[in-house]
Amino acid sequence: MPLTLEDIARKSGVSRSTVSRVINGDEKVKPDTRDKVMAIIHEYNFQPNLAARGLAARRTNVIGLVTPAGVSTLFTDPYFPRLIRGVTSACNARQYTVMLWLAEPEFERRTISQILHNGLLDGVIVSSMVMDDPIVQSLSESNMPFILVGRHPTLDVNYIDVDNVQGGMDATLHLLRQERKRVATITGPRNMIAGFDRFQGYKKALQQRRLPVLDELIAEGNFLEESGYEAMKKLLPGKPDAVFAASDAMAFGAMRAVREAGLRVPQDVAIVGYDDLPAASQVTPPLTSIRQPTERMGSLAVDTLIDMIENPMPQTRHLLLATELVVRSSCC
Amino acid sequence: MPLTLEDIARKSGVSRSTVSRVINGDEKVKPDTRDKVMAIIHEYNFQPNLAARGLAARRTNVIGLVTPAGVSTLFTDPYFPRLIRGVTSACNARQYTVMLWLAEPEFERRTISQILHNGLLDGVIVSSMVMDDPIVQSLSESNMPFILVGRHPTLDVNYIDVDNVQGGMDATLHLLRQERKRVATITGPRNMIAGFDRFQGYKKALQQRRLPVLDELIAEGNFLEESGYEAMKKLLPGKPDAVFAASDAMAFGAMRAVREAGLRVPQDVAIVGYDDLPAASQVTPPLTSIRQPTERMGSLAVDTLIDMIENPMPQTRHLLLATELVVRSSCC
DNA sequence: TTGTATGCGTTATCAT
DNA sequence: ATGATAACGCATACAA
Repeated sequence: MPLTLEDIARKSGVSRSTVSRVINGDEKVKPDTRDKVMAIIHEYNFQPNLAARGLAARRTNVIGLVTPAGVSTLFTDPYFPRLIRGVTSACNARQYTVMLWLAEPEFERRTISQILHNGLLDGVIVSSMVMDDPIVQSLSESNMPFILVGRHPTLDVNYIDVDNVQGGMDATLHLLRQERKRVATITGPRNMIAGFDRFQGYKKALQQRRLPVLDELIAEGNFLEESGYEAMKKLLPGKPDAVFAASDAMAFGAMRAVREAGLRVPQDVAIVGYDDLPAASQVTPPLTSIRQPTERMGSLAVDTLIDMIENPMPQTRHLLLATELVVRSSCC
Repeated sequence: MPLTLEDIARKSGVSRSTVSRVINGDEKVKPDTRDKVMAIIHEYNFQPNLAARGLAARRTNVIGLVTPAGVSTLFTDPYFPRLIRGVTSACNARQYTVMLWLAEPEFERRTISQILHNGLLDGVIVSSMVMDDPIVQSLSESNMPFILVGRHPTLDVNYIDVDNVQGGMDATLHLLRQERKRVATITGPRNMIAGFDRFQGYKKALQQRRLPVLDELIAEGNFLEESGYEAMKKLLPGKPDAVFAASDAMAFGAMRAVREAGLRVPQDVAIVGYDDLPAASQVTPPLTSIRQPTERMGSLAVDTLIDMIENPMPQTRHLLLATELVVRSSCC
């Protein structure tokens, strides 16, 4: 049986409350007794029961990470593990732990209310990509502190995100700087905020160069390889000499289509992707891509959330992290 | 403020205890009152406070998923997300939730005892790959129900694993059936059970064919691409005409080295990998590989663990899941 | 600075 | 079949 505060109190000759104070870093406890108690705590490697703490103080040092089940497949690769790593690592450093909620559609109803009412969570990080995810609505109607990973287009809620607009713009501008005249794009789903924003970036880049945005140079994909292949086949009749694909997976598909058409990458069609998957540096030719600080985003989400939990303040927080263009031979 | 049992009791005109009984499916409660209470519960979408339940009943319906921080990078790709998907999905279906613990070395001490003593977990799934992970020792000295994902070579503990020996054997036999005479292997780290077992499978296949196990046809890698490349360069002087790489990432590295040496895949050197990464079907030539049921393994781990929690039984459980050889053109 | 007493929302034991 | 009541382990208001 695990020890309790009472046990520690008895062993160190003080009262339960004093031990509690020591553990919670209360100022007004005599250094002597503090040290004495600490010694015992370490000797027995005492860990307070979080359930009991949760009951008594409404504070468990647990945060929830909620993510729709689709995400991990959709962003084929390292997005999800990187985010988790960032989140858990920040939690480790701050004495918090993570509860994971993969929201599967069939358990949707149960999920949301469980998250809000189970009394085990101090706050929630939501990594949703769909624009109209109902969970966001529920959350903002509750008084549970929460932060979105991925900005929300309409509601004024706390979020952290990668600057997808800037990323899309950087990618497109890079192609334009290579003297490419007909720069096409393969977008992500327009109802996903990342797909939407990267497309905005593409348009901003063209506008900055006073170039027209041509329908024949725009095709929508779903971030996956196959959709990039199909989209590129639709674009080829428009004679693009470059294409910005909103994901690396789609960029790979596009490369495949370009070659099947007897064209060369990058001589005939230059390509820039997005995500900087491990595979990006290994395909031939290596893919120029936009790298996102996914892991750092996870850590910052935790830091921000904990800050919100510990010092509740009314103001809304919006963080946008810069991306980085990684130039490889597929574009020049 | 979330509702409590007391609130529900008042609204349905019964006592707190009766509501509790209804929620926990107690037999001896009159169907009438059961329905009445249920109606109220659903009407208000009541969720019991898990912290309180944990305190009172030592049962939280929460399980821990513990994994060393290194794993997600080491198994470059989809292993970790797939495992998590399997685990969370099974938990969803069984009214459990998942707490995630990425064990970072610098927090090791805290981690283990927190896991055991925080009073929030009914059981633990440990996904460790290193053979002598101290966490296993600690866990088996406690009385916390737990199951390993990845078998343990010495301790008699509960585990579930992929049949890595069979997988390695299938891969090697497949190459031998192609009339390859000098089948080499690039192993994983020998102190990781998966690396060890796949290597055993390689040796068993040779022995079954009465072929010698030659040192010059064996090189050790660390599962990553670069190490596959280096290992292959060491193997080439031995004139292998085939190689079984214990991971797809290493197989990609090996392909690179083979080509740099002016040889062709598969004509001069046939290759079989392990993991069946998404990239395996997209490289040229598409890579023959061993597919593991990672997600199912996660689900089964949960099912087994919950079974252990709910019907404590002394016997040790060992589950080994079959792998599948996916034949593509890199080998024939 | 420290101790005492109360309550957090459940489950479980004991009555009825 | 149901209700009252005592834990569960901790934090905290209040007393000292």
